[in-house]
Amino acid sequence: MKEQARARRQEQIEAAAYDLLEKKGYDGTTMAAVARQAGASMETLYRWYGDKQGLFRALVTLNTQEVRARLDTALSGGADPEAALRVGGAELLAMLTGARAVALNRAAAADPSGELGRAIAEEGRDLVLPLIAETFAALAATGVLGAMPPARAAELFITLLVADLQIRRVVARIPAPDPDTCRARSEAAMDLVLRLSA
Amino acid sequence: MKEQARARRQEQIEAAAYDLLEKKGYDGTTMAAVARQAGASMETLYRWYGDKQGLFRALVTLNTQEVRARLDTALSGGADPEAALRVGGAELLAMLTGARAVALNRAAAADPSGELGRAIAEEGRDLVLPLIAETFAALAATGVLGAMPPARAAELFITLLVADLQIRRVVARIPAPDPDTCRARSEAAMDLVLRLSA
DNA sequence: GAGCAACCGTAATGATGGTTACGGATTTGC
DNA sequence: GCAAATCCGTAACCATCATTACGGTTGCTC
Repeated sequence: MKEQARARRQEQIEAAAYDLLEKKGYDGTTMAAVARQAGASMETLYRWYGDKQGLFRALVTLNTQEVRARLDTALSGGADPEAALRVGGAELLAMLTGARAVALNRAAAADPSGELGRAIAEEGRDLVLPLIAETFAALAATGVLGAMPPARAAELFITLLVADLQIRRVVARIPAPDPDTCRARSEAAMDLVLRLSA
Repeated sequence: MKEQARARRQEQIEAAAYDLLEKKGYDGTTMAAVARQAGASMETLYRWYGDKQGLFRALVTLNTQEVRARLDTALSGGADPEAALRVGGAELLAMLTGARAVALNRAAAADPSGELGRAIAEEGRDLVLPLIAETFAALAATGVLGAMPPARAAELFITLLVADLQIRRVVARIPAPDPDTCRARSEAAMDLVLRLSA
């Protein structure tokens, strides 16, 4: 099978898995349903992903890669670190509270092995926070942060930006914040960090 | 059956359910295992709780009641609202990140009906936040909050206190913060709220 | 074009678990 | 004390599902 053709097939399988995961949850998503919806066979699923957890482990990796790539793009987008953080923050919040991230978090919460959750943490927040901190370090070089260490500023920014929205999305099922809300939260978080730096 | 005897039996059943829930997750916790561990019969479980979800629904109600009662006690504990919030915040954080709350959040994340999550939200945060806001209103009467509305102060306090610890406990499996950490977070959250009010 | 690998559609295997049922023992209420 | 209700321990029922297997089809490589 050609590489591109295989990639396309995998996207179809992964889209079917996400669709079912969002609708039925982790335990309610069967390999048979994924195969049927993707027009793939069980044998292909098991050959490509190893087992059920392997399939969802792959989804985690893809999702966290995408989050990091989009955040990196947003943070690299301009010469002004503060503006980049405001844009990147909004982008990050939208991704963290999006349907796919929420579904994956629910899968991880339901996974008794803890493996999905470990992957989300190691490939997600653990790699995202340093990106934010680096951009705060660039901002610090302008003197705007005063005595506040960039790492502290980054933590504060994330706290104010995200707060407890993720758990409320995953458990309480609140709707995802709309783009205006994401922008407003990012602006407010940055404003508060700057005020606390003064 | 005497009321007290029944209450004692229910506590045994509920303790068994928590133990298994914390170890095996929601889907991994079977009614048969709960019955066996509690020394109860399946018929009793179904008679008393209706079905599996009913059992865990009852755990949610008991847990959120306890959280609210303990918080209420902590907030009512002194004449000084600021001191009460500092103590109450630490207490609240310890409860929200405790093993039982985390296990229930995982159960809710795994529950495809969404009912457990709804109950956690309605009986938890939705009732806790107003308690915090009332105490901030008492604090506002002293003039310390300046122009910041008490409801806004309460939201900020919870944001700074809890941040994303819950999702990280539920998904990433970070350890629960120890009592000193809970106190320190509560103190820092209050300090930051007061700084932002000035 | 031939041979082999991969994939599809389907069935089978073996295990699991929510829920109900039941005989016997225990408890409760009058 | 007795009848009824409740509870225990266990089995049964029925459905579900992860995973493997298999005959036939399709795709790839030489």
